[in-house]
Amino acid sequence: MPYDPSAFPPFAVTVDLVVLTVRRHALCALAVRRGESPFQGRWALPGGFVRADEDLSQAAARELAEETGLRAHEPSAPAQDYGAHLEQLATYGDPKRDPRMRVVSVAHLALAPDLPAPRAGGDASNARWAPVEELLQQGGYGRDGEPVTPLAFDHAQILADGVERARSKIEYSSLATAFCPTEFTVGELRRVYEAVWGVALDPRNFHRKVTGTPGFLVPTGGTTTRQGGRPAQLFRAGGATLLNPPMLRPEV
Amino acid sequence: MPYDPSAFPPFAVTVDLVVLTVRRHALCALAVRRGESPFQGRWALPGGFVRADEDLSQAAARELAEETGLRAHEPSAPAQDYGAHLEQLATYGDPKRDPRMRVVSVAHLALAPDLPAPRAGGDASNARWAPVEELLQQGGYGRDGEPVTPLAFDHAQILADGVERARSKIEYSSLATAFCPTEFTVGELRRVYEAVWGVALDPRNFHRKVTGTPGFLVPTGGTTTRQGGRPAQLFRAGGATLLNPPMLRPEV
DNA sequence: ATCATAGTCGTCTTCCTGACGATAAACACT
DNA sequence: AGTGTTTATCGTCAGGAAGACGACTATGAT
Repeated sequence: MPYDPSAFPPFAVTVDLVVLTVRRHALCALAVRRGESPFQGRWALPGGFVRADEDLSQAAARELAEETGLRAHEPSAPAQDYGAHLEQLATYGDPKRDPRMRVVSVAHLALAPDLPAPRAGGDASNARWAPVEELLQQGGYGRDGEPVTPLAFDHAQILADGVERARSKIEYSSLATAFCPTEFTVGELRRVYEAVWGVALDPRNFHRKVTGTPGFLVPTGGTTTRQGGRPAQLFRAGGATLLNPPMLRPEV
Repeated sequence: MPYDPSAFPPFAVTVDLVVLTVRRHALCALAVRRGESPFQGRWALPGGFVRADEDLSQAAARELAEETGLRAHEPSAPAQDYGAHLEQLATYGDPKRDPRMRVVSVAHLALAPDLPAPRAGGDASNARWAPVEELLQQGGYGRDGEPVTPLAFDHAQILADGVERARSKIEYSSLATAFCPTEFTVGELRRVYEAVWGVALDPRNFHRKVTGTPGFLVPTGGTTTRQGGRPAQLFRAGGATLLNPPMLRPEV
């Protein structure tokens, strides 16, 4: 049977990105301001159309680089290339999610260390890191006094799913190190967990756990006092990607 | 800016289904024989085009019903409607995954109790339950002596991802009960875990674990001897969906 | 010198698991 | 009826991991 284009309806396929980082003890996501209708002027997740010859992960990596300059760092990559962790999150295809046309969006989740100010096509005022609570809250006012508007399209749902993925995934994997620079201390890693989960962890038990898990952390020999207090050992992420037993998220 | 169809390439969007069940102590997946080119005559996962007015989960539920007669039972559903668990798995969009055109497939994972013989458009010879090891193995001969051919398209990868999702998800959720009939015994549930993980579990420790986890199992009061031996209590799945602490998969 | 801050090492109790003994209640034989 | 087989269920014990928390160390700030 020959190829019959009338046998299926045409779709537009996009990738949307949930780019998370930890800034000032808060889990933040990258948001860009929409320049076009619909939702003109509203904040949205970065994203764009998948090109005709591109794989989905390639499209996501390209968008990530365009928005942040980060090189993607997929699970199968050779590792320790400076860049962000990138993985597919979920796909959203409600027929009414975009009023213009039928769009299916393959959302991806990126985890990045704290970065310099974002750029969106070179225009800084149209991109920002915002705490996820602020982006997800309904109404009210943000910390800068600006009224909070919900994210465009179904991006609040996508962001919520991405945050939940990140929260659960750092439990049983070493992914929390993706939020840290190449070299980091146990305390810095602990603050990542605290920011992502929104809880306080016992520094002593956390230290015992992460240093006692083989392959999680590799000491580099150096120390730093950049957090103040007693000098802390510096570590690099070890080869282990699965944590067993997992880091336990405290009950709420 | 008006809607400009030339701004993006058109895609076909399909759903493919990884339907898993446990039959005769083995984890099995539903496979259908392709009637058309490409891969004519080869086994593939069931699936089809998403319709113009359909959400992705609706399309997956429709395909599932067409292939198996099962009603889908999404995580948010009112529960205890007889049917299968259905969730989105991942999306596959390699530009070359279908030689005819650009197809993005949103794979879904369905978990079903042991069913009567499958039907594929009413034609039984074109659908079957096959052990996942057989569908995933490269070359050789199946248990019926027929030579093993790889699944069509990238369906081997999709199936492998679905199996891995199921294997990991029954660790920390009560999803294993989706493989059981409405009422089941602890031993039957244990055989599900053993089949999915491919390991042997200690019946006494398993019994302690599942009966000791609040909300996992609800006794119905009845007993059965359908497995032989001493009569076993019958249970129904409880309301708890998250297992904490999780069921531990033995190291390999 | 004193204090505040962070990091690191120990201790103790509690909970969970894995290994495994023992008993119970059915069925299939002889 | 008795014996063996199968499956279910209860109990015990040792080892490991985690939560709570005391104590000490090494820096910079005042």
